[in-house]
Parts: sequence; structure tokens; C-alpha cells
Amino acid sequence: MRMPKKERQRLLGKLLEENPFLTDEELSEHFTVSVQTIRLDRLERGIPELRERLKTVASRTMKEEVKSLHSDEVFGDIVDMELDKRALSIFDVTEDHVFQRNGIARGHHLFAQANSLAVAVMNDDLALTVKSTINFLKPVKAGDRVVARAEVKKESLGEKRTLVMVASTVNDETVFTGEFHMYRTTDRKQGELK
Amino acid sequence: MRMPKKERQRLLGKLLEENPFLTDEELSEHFTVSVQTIRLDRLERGIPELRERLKTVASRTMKEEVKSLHSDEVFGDIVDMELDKRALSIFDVTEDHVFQRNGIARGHHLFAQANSLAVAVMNDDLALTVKSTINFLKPVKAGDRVVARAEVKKESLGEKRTLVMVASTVNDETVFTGEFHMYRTTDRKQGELK
DNA sequence: TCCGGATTAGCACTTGGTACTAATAGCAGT
DNA sequence: ACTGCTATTAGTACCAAGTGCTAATCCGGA
Repeated sequence: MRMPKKERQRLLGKLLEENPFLTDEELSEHFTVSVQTIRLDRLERGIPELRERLKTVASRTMKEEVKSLHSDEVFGDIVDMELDKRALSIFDVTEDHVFQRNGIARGHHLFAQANSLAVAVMNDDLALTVKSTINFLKPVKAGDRVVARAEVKKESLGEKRTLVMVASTVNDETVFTGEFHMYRTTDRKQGELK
Repeated sequence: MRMPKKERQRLLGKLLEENPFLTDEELSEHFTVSVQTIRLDRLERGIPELRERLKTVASRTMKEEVKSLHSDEVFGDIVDMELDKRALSIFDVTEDHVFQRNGIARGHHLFAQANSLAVAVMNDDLALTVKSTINFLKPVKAGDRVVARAEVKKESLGEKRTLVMVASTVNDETVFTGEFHMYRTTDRKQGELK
């Protein structure tokens, strides 16, 4: 016996996780055991066959593609909005958004949520961020639900410029604030709401 | 004949592109033709069988996952770095990073590159961005190669604080600048390079 | 009516399995 | 040495979703 059964099964699971494309035959060669042993191992560990593995991996892609297409457009779900006035979006922080070392969300994700919200709230097809000052007040962790509130300020910043203030909170505690100086293509007078 | 052959094959291709999980039998029911006809159609259009389709979709996923794991860690490839002094990273803008309407890169991607670079250049395990002021000077388009240069300033911002200046250029033209106030966990004296 | 492309049917064979049964090997305890 | 037990291996029938090939049938136009 080259390797205890438990050890082999553990390695088998790990191996298939990073390479789901291996057939039982290839696996049997890798561990120098019979194909049947591999089948028993998969059975005991509840690891599905090649075709099923590929199916789940493939379906994961399809879902991801749909998701990323949507979430990248706005980065955080906009749940309420009054154009040219205010907007609110929600962003659920997952393991994907944090530093591995300390579990704290990377700043650019919070910025992305706020920036996208600032762009969205502008009643303009081509709004762009020109300048921004931001503050990261408290660290955000995986599992936190970040609520960003954007408010369009009425002060004039000159022609074609608008100021949007964004504050993001987790459990009513402010974790991020930002001032966004936005560029408009269409210049509207004060109070004009299209 | 419910539908001309050409039309059916066109629809078949489109259908399988958005849903590669359909078997020939399911397809034959969908088009109310025999399974053999579907097989001939696939043959003529060079569309592989279900299992092969899933294999390619799955392998695409695996590649994507590896890629996103790396690129998300830093966002832009760091090509040169002297810890606690300066760093340089390159970020190639693709269609994925721009607004569909005007082809201009979303601000948060430029911010992400600069912010990640600022974090990386800090000679500290737990560096975090506290505050930042940024300027978007010129629009960046798909296909542009953005070069970000970070410089650690020696001015003191108080204990455990460091200022990092980042300037990003496309073809030697500055498109973005940012001041990043970073938080350190270890407080080093001036000039001390660990 | 005959021709030709389109369609359908049928059969042998392939991959990568499941499900099940049976044989064998290896070792531990008594 | 014999028994008991687990692990391993072997072998068979069967399945899904195909490929590859041959042959039959349908159907519309010259």
C-alpha cells in the first residue's frame, strides 16, 4: 500500500478541485491504483463524475458572466433613485472584496460603489468624474452590507459641473464619505429638472 | 417544412451560444425535427457536441478564475517597485472597463490601479487607505495602456500616516493624479528602511 | 415523371461513467 | 493456522450522448 486510503482520498478531493477535468482512468494512473478504487473513493467522498463536475463548473461561468455584466455596470444595486437629487445603492461585501491578510475590504470597491452611484444619479448621458476627495473612516469586512447615499448638491461649481456627496454606512455607522465633482455634457440651469 | 434549413441552423447556433447545455434530443424537440437533423446541422455548422461544449465553457471558467484572482489582488501589473520609495504599474484598458455609451473608462478602474499601487508600495503588511484626493484629467479609452507611478512622500503626516502620490499617464500624457493618505500599522522613523 | 436536396431511420461503436457482484490481498487478533 | 475484516481489484450489464456510416423516404421543381 503506497498511501493510506484517507490520505489518498484527501488528495483526490484537492486535486479535482483545482483540476476537474481528470477522468477516473487518469486519476488511477496518478495514484497507481485501479480505476475501481478511484470510483469507490469518489463514492465515499461524494465527488461526482467528470461530466457532472464539468456541468457545474460550466454553469458557474454562465452565471458569473451574467452577474458581472450587471454588477460591473453599476457596482452595487441601486435600490432607490430620484434623478438629479439623490440615490441609494447596496453593496454586499464578500470574501472576494477583502484583503486575505486582514479581511478588510479594499478601498477601491467602496470607491467604485460611490463613484458609480454618483454617475448614475446625474441626469446626463455622459456624466464623468473629474475630481474627488474621499475618506475611509472605518474598515469594512466581508459580510457587511454597505449602503451608499448620494446627494446632488445645488451649489454651482461653474458651467457643466455638479457636486455629488456620497456617504456609505454599515449598520448606520458611516464608513466612507466622498465628494465627487462631476462633469455634465448638457448644462442645466438651477432647479431645472429636464 | 416548418422552417427553412438555413434559418434553423442560424437559430441553432445562437441558441447554443447562450445555452450550451442543450442535448441534441432537447434541440430536436425545440425545432420539431429529428435528432439526426440536428446532428447534421451541427456537423455543417461545425458546432461540437454537448460534452465538448461544456468542456470549453468550463475551461474558460477556470482560466477566468485564475486570472481574476491575480488581477484583483493588485489591479494592474506591477512592473517595478522599490519598497517605501516608488512603484510603477501597467493597466491595459479593455472594452470591459469602459462605458458603452461613450467608450470612456470608468473612473473606479483608474482609482483601483492607483489605490492598489499605493497599498503595494507601502512596506507594511496592513497598509490601508484613509483619505484620498484624486483628479481625472483626461478621458481614457479602451486600448489605452495606463502607466501609474507612485511615489512615497517623506513629509510626516503624523504617526502611522504616510502620503503616497500617484500619477497615471497614457502615452506620456497625464490622465489621472491622486494623493493617498495611507495608514501604517508599524511606525517607522524617517529614512528607516527596515 | 424523374432528380436532388433535405430529412429520417437504423445500426455499430465510443467515452466515461453507474450499479452491482464476486474474487483476492493483507493484516490483526486469538 | 484459521477467522474476520477492510481494502482493493476484476468483471459484467447498463446508460447517456454522442460519432460515423448506410439506407430509406419525402417533397418540390424542371
